[in-house]
Amino acid sequence: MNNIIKLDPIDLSKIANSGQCFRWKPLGDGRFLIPARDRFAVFSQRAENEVDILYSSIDDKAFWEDYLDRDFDYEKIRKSIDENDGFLTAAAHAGKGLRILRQDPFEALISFIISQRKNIPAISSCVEKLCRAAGERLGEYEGGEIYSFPKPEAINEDAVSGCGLGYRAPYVLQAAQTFAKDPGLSEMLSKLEDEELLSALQSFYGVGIKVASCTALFGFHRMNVFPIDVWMKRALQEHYPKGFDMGRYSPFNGLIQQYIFEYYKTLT
DNA sequence: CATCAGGTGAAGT
DNA sequence: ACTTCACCTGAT
Repeated sequence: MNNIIKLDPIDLSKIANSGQCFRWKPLGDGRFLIPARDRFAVFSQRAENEVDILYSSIDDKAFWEDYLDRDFDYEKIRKSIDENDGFLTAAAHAGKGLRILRQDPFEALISFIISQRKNIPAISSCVEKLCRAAGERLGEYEGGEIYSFPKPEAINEDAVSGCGLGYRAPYVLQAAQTFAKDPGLSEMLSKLEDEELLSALQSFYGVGIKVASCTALFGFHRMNVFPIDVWMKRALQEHYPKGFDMGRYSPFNGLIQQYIFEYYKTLT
């Protein structure tokens, strides 16, 4: 009983496929291997509002509750959706159990820099290679070794070569060097207002509005930031040709974006 | 084997 | 300000 986390609601498989994280590994039987910061865990889905920690490399349930964003009331947002907006109502229904994880900001930044012009399998493969090249070994599970996401100072040319980053390699190196030089940078960024944070992130070489937005939403948990990629562009054009009203769901536009994004992908 | 993928910065209008 | 283009590599 001690290892059960109740959240209303949570769906591991939807989170795994949501494109906010690239290192969750399905193990079958509804189980997922989940690395986060300096540790990893194996979770399984028990019910629509219950997950079970089957294994945790560090015994710390509170850490995982925080990581899974325990304190945010997702039902409240879903219930506030305009009933006359059939598309969004359907999208939010389909997205039941989706949660915005509390991931490490640096990992999010580097991962989304890598993501540009890549599909999800390619992104996962690059990130995994980077972790193996420069991360710390955290342990093993069912024969597979698990590594942490590298600290900024561990990312150098040597580590990056061989990760298949292509033209993104200098972007990753430069961001890592900036973080390595200034250990308080994440904390400083986390204190900025949304717009300032987006500008600060875009000042990194190779980071434009899309990568900055994803980093703000998924790395800094800025629930009002609304990333627009090619998929979202298509979804908005198709379903909101007159424009999407960002005022209606502020300050939770980012979550609304996730519902639309996920749902639209399943339709195509 | 060819095409394309969850973008960006630089160069061109 | 807006449009076009090259960019590296792996997946399909």
